[in-house]
Amino acid sequence: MNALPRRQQNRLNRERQILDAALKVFAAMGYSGCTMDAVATGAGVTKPTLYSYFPSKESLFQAMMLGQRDLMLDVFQHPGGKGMVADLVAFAWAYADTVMRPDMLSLARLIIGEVQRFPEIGRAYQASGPDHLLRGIMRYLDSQRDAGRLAFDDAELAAQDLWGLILSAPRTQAMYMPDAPFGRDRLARYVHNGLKVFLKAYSTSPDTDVARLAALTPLPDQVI
Amino acid sequence: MNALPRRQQNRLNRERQILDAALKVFAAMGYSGCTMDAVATGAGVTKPTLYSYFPSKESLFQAMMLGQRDLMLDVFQHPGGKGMVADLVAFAWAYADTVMRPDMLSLARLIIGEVQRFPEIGRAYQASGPDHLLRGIMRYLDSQRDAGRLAFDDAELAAQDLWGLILSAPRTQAMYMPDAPFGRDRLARYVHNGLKVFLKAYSTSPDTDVARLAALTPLPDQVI
DNA sequence: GGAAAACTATACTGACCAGTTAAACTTTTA
DNA sequence: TAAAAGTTTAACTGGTCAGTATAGTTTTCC
Repeated sequence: MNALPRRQQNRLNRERQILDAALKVFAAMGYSGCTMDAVATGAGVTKPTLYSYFPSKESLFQAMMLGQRDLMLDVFQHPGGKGMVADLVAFAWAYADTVMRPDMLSLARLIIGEVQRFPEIGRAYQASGPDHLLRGIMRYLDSQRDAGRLAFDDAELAAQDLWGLILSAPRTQAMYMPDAPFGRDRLARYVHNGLKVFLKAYSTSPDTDVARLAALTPLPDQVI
Repeated sequence: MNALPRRQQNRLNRERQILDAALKVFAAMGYSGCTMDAVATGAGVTKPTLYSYFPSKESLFQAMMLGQRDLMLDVFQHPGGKGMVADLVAFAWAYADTVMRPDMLSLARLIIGEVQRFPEIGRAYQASGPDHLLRGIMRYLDSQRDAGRLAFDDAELAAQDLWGLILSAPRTQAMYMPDAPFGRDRLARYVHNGLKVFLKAYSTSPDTDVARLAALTPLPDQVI
């Protein structure tokens, strides 16, 4: 059943416990506001044990942050089948539901707040989060251009426009006002409008696509 | 010459000295990373004096942050005269040059990093910075709609789209990567594309307006 | 079963830092 | 010019926290 000997298995479990607790505490209190005692308590472990896993607060922070990058899920694996407009709506909501999650926002705030102290973490986040997702959008947009449904020169700019139109406003607002969370109903206004503007500017048959979009108004179920 | 007695005048000068130094030190080191000794030294003042102006670190931070809101300049006072496309280009650059300044980015990072601890500051920043600028854009867009040059239902969404198309991508990137600053040449790609998409989606005569935009490619001089 | 590894509990060190105190000195006011 | 207000210097308090040390307990391995 277990390929690894018990000792190593335990060690890995503990390590994940510690990293999970670290994420919670760091995200809630910020880097300087978070104490190693709090992390230890949160992980159900004592401080000497904690230090036997990570030699310093800084190394714990880095390990935790770098570990997070693998968790960024691949929301943009082509679902296909129901047509471009439906795909874009599904994409937009998968994206919005991920990015606007309170824990994701906290993590983003933490990174931004500490990026002067830990520049590598900012770069790693950018590469594994936003850039990674962007490439997913680009692939999809390229495929739609090849099929003659979209028109653009620069796929990167088109993908960034899509993201910016849908989420820039609500996300910026949420970053500055964590105590006024966005419901999906408020979000819908931005998602719908963003897609409309995107189709107007990029679709090869904007009128029919915008009409299709209008027919899809009801919100899809939240996946996450 | 001086309406105020010397004593009060001195006190005001000192206070501004202290607030200026506080801005620098807080922005560079973050809230917890900044020591009151550092602020005092930066302001050319001793710690007891500093405490005679502000009773605590927290109150200094709040005073500094709330003071910043008046500095957000009114980039959107209608210049007019050269036509809508030229106006929008001028607006976009005034906006971009302000928002992408390293000190503005540092300040924004500081606020985001501390917003869980000081929610009022996030709200105050949102109200005096972004919201204030947004209302300026909205007024201008409304005037252009009344003149028949733009078409939209919701001025707020249109204004947010304009902002998001122009600056969301470069600003997000700059927030996470402070050591790879944006030159105006790299910025130009986003500004130009953002305006193009905006005109395609919102102009009542998109083709001529996009052509006008293309004729304006050379960058305007930096104002700030 | 017994040795080695990992863990707990608890207490400690040393640095850092917000905020204070008190006595000497300088500027402003009247 | 004298007292009132404000400032400086320099040292100090008290709390917090990263990281360590010790001695004893449990878990894993062979």
